[in-house]
Amino acid sequence: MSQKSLFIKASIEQMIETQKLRVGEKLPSEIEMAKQFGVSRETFRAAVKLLEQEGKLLVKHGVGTFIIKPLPSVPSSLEKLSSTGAMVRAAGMDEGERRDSLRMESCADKEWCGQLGLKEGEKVVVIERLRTVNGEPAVYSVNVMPHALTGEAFNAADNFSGSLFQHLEKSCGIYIVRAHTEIRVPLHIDPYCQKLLVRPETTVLQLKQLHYDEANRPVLYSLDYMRNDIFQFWIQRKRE
Amino acid sequence: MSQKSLFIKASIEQMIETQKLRVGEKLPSEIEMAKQFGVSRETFRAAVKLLEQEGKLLVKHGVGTFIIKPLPSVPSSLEKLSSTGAMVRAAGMDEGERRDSLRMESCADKEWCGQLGLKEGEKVVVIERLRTVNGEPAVYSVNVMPHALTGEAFNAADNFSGSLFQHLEKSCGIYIVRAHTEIRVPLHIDPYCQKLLVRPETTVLQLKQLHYDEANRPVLYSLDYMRNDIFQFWIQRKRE
DNA sequence: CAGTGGTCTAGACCACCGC
DNA sequence: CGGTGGTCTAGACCACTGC
Repeated sequence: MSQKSLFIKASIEQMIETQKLRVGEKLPSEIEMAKQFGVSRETFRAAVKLLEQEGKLLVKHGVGTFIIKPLPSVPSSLEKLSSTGAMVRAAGMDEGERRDSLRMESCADKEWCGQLGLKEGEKVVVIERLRTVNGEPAVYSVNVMPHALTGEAFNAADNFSGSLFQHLEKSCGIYIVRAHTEIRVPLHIDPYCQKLLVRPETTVLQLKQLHYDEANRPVLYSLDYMRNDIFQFWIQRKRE
Repeated sequence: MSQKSLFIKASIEQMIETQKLRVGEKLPSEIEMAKQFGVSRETFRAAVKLLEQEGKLLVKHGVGTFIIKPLPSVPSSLEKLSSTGAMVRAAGMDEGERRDSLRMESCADKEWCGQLGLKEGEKVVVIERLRTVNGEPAVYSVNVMPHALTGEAFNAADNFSGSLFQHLEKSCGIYIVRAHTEIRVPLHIDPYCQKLLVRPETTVLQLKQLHYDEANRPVLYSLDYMRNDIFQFWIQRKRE
């Protein structure tokens, strides 16, 4: 039966798409709908709650539940955490990666030391990558991970070239589920930024991210410089 | 009794803060906890679900529920929709507003026409505002609303100077609950951007926002240029 | 296997809205 | 007032994990 409430949610979504339910209409009462679907009222409500959060239904206490106009769909949203490579592909780009360097450092003084909760001298793995799109530089990334976590999973010998996220999962059993991200506009004189300023209409945005695993352990610090003439950055903001 | 589940949520949060529950510990089983709180299991679970979403608990199916290290708290997050004025105050700034203009226009050809779902020629109210912080320009905003929605609520005669959001609620009964926001880095030659480039270390970020009411009607289009040396922009990204 | 969380149920009572 | 959604309950059964 796999998730009655999800099945109901999908059913309602489909009814909206096929206009069996029209924008502005009021749904029958929850008791009625639950009966129609042959489920309990709470189960039906679980589906409604999800649809309400997605902005597809408007629930008015004491009045009813209404179908509202779907928001225009929008290119993938920043709140959904994905690897930088996935963002490139989501933008419909052919990725031609070029890894610039992989090195080991002793953590000292850098911002990422504190962010990753490391003491001076602890070792970190640093990967710098330049990604190109149609032969032009498009993204420059610096990724820093504590060596204590990764072990030897990132030996230079490895033919590692894919998603950092996947590699962390497979080789280290580390699942990144969350990131705190600061969105910044770098100065033009920033050397990383300059690598991307290849056209007059190019501007560059910087994502400064600290990634956490399921238990909120900081696992990966990353700095991404992304060309804004290639990538779009959307978020959905909600009033609490 | 006002929300048993919320009371339980707050109780657990407090127990974590006061170290009655410690990071890494496993909670007693749901049945046990529900008994302790004198509520049903579902009610207790509702509280747990909220805390899980906030990243304060880790629930492992078949294993147990664990207290995890709280994420470092972070300046207010972009996903929480607030008015620009509120963002200024949240940044701990004294706001010295200066309204530059309020005018009526016939909608033609501009980007906001399409965004607000207007036809050519329909009237819009346009408010441009410069906000200063410590005497320096900090934010430049352009706000566009369909005149059909606002009516005469924005007559130039009004001594309107506060939050646009509040004014829309009180005078027009319009509640903004959501916004689709594009985050952009403007070109240096953008005239609005230039108004803010008063220091060598200043960079400027642009928020291009379409605000919706409860029924997903586009209500307000806004363009905000914000100095990144004054404001920080954070989001929390989650993997789905 | 025993113990955990995940889902669902039938029914109760309350809070809100419009008439 | 009647009808709506909001919350809670006691209990059932299932799915997953670790021993």
